[in-house]
Amino acid sequence: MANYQVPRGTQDVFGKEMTKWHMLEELIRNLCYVYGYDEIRTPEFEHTEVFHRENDSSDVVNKEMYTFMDRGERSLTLRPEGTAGLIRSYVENKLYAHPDLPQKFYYVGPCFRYERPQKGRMRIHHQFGVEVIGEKSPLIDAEVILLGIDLITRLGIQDTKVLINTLGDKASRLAYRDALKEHFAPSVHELCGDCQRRYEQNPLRILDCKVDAGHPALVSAPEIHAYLNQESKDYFDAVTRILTSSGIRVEISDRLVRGLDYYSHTVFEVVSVNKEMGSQATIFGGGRYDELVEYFGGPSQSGIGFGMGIERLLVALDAEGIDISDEEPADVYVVSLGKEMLESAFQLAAMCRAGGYRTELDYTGRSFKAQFKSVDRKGAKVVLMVGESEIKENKVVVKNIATQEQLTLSTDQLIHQLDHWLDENHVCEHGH
RNA sequence: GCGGUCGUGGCGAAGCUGGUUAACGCAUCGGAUUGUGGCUCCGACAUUCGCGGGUUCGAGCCCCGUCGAUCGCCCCA
Repeated sequence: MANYQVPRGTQDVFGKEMTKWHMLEELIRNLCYVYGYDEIRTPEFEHTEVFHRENDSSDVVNKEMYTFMDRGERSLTLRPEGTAGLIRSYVENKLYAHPDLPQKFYYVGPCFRYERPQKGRMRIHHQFGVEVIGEKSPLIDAEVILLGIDLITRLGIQDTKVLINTLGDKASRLAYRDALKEHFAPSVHELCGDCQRRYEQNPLRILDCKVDAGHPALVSAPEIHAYLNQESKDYFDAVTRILTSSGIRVEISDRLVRGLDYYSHTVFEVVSVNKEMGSQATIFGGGRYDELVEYFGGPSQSGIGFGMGIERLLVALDAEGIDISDEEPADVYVVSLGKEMLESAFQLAAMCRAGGYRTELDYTGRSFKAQFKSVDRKGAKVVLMVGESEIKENKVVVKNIATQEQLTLSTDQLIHQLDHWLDENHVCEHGH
């Protein structure tokens, strides 16, 4: 039996919902313009090894990728996240040699993960992401976080908290990792199956396990901050200091470690505390990575970025009762008085459109009443009416809906009258 | 990958222990009003209950499977 439903975890976007996406994308572009971040587009699929890097223990990379053989020759993967492909491109195009570092990028596009769908969690979701590569400074960490918060603030989202942590540099992280292994060694067999795996692969991840959250070994686990060297400590202090003085209230969360393995130093998550968000509450999250550029064959440069889920942002807006939809009303609706008038009406509509007016018309010769109902639904500001008598004299009846004013004009006066009535919404003035 | 709930016209939904015309509201279309909408009244609109199979004289209601949504876990954006 053929299945013509959308595949699980995917959706069609159209109508009112589409206008929200447009609104968001416009806001994103304006914001990135102001911050000086340039758009970059990388492929939706890459060679599998771009994402599946050695020693990576994350679920996203190991269990959730859409991987397929290209003509049986090479293994390709639909990108599960935005960073890896972007770094690959940064290195491949030798952007690390640019005189102005850091390079600042943003992207908006689909990501693919084989997951069990839920509200706010799709198999295809869209991320707005940002990456700043080539220079390392607490100012940059703060700027990236600020940019994300700026966006959700402009949208009016309020029920959020900013979680931040540091994983330190490589030396600190390794020292901490060893300490954790030692700490958990006696009790590892009491932990959940996932944690036993994490113990081997990435013991940091045991810390934010929900299953074992109450286990004495987790409660008494050593904290990263005790293992940070001075440089890592100073760096983190600077980041939080700058954010605080920028008016951002941050919550230091020493159990926050993030799901992708490449992070070092700053990691952060902005989560919604609105109950309607359910268990998919992270609006955006990211962190700094020190070794990724080098991993892809570039020089030793550091980068930082975040990914923000568009669908999740939309859920958050709904949860807070914020409606950003924006349905554009029609300027003109052409009503036909009888089926014989349809082609004349069509020509009039063409004139209006040539004049830059958003114009609708009836295509089927429905009843007068039905056409006027469409006028209301489309929100048309001006109605044109053509009937037999008008056609004979090359005239048209023009009605201004707001003022109820109605005139009979010759068709060559039409555009002039529309300009007079609709000037403020005119396409040529505002570029819609 | 695990567990729970759910799936009826474009939308929101009723449908009692299976019984035969699948309520109702909104929207749509037509008419009252043959060239002026938003109000009112009248009328029309589901060969069919996500899909497939089974039980039965009979299934939207029961059983099995399947697809999808949703909630929790896991994970993450």
